[in-house]
Amino acid sequence: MLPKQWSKVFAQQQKAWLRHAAPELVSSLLGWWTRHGRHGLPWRLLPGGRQPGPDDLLPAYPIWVAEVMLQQTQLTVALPFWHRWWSRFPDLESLAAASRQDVLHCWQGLGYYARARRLHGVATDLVAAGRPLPTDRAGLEQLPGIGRTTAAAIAATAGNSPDPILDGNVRRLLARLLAFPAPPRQATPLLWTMVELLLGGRGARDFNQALMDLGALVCRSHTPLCHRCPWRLPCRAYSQGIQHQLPVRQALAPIPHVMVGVGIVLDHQGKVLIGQRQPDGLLGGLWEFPGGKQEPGETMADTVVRELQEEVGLTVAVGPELLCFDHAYTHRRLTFAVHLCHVTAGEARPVANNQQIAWVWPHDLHHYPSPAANARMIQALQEHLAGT
DNA sequence: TATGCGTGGGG
DNA sequence: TCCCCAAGCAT
Repeated sequence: MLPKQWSKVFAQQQKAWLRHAAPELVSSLLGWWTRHGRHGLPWRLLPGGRQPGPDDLLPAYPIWVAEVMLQQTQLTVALPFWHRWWSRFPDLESLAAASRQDVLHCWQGLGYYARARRLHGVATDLVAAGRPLPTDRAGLEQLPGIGRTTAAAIAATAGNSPDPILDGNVRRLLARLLAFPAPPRQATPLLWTMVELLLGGRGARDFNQALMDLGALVCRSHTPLCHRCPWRLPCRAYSQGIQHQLPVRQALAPIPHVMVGVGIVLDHQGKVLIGQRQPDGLLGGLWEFPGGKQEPGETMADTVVRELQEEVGLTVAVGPELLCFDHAYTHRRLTFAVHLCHVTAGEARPVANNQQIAWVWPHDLHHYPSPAANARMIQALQEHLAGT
C-alpha cells in the first residue's frame, strides 16, 4: 500500500488532469463506440432492436430486472435468464402475484439467489402500496438490492439521467488510464469523483454503455487490445508499457476445501427425500438432497448417516456411491460424495437447516428450485434409475 | 473495512 | 487442471 501522503498527491494530480482532459476523452470514447457498433443492454432488450434517442424514456421494469441479473454476471450468461423471466413475469404486477418458489425457479442456475428474493420483495411491496418503480437514482437506491451503480445504470439507461456507473469495467479502465497504483476493487469516493469528472454532467445513457463496451471488448482484463483503443494515447499505463500489470490485484484469502456427504434416500415406493433450505443465507429457499460436512475421523458413510439423523431424523443404511464431484463457490471449495440410501428407522421430519421436507418422485424433482450442484446429482440419479 | 454471496466462461 | 473473475450489494 502507498503512503497516505503520496496517495493524496496522486489523487489531486489525477483529478486536475481529468478535468482538463475529460471533453476529449468522452468525445473519442463516443466516437469509437458509434463506429464500433452499439452493444449495450437497451439495444438488446428493446423490441426490434431499435435505438433510443437521447430524450426517449424506456420502461424501467425490464431494465431493473436486467441490471440486477447483471450484478457480478456477464451479459451473455444473464441474457437467457432475462428472456425466461420476461416471458414469465412481464410486469411488476405479475411478479408480485408470483410465489417465492416460482421466482426462485425462474432464477435457478443464475446464482446469488438473494437478488431474486429482493426483486420479488420489492415488487410485492410496490404493488401493495400502489406505487410504480422509481426511475430516478435516489429513489432506486432506496430499494433493497440496489446500490449506486445499479441505480445509476437503471436511471441512465431508462431516462438518460446524468448518473455515471462504477462497475468492474470502469474501475479497470480508470486503473489503466490513470496508472492507478492501488487495487481498484471497491468503488471508492476517489473513483466516483473520477468518473463524475469524466462524464461532466451530461446524459449518461450512451456514456455508460460505451464505457462498459470499451472495458469488455478492448480494455480486457487479461489481454487488453490497446491497438484498438481510443484512449491509447492518453492512457498512462500504455505509455509506461504496464497495461498488463494493471489493475493492481488484491491479495486473496486462501479458499478452504470441504468434503460433503450427501444421501439420496429412496423409500419403498421409489420417492426420494429433499429438504428446503432456510429462506435466507447461502442458497436460501432452494431444495436439495440432505447432507453436510464430513467431520474429522469420519468415513463418508458415517457422515451421511449422521447428517441424515441430524437434518431429517432418519436412520439410514448407506449404499454405494452414486457420484463424486467438485464444486467451487466464491469462498469455498466443496467435494460432494453422493450415496444412495434407504431408511432403516424413523420418520422424516425437518429438524435442522431445513424449513420443510418432501418425498418426491424422481421425475418431479425439476419442479423444485435447486442449486447447480444438486442439479448434477439429480441428473446422475435419473441416469442411474433409467439404467436399472 | 472485510467478508459472504453462485455460477460459468476463458486464459 | 487450476485460477481468475464478471454490468455489486449487504452486513
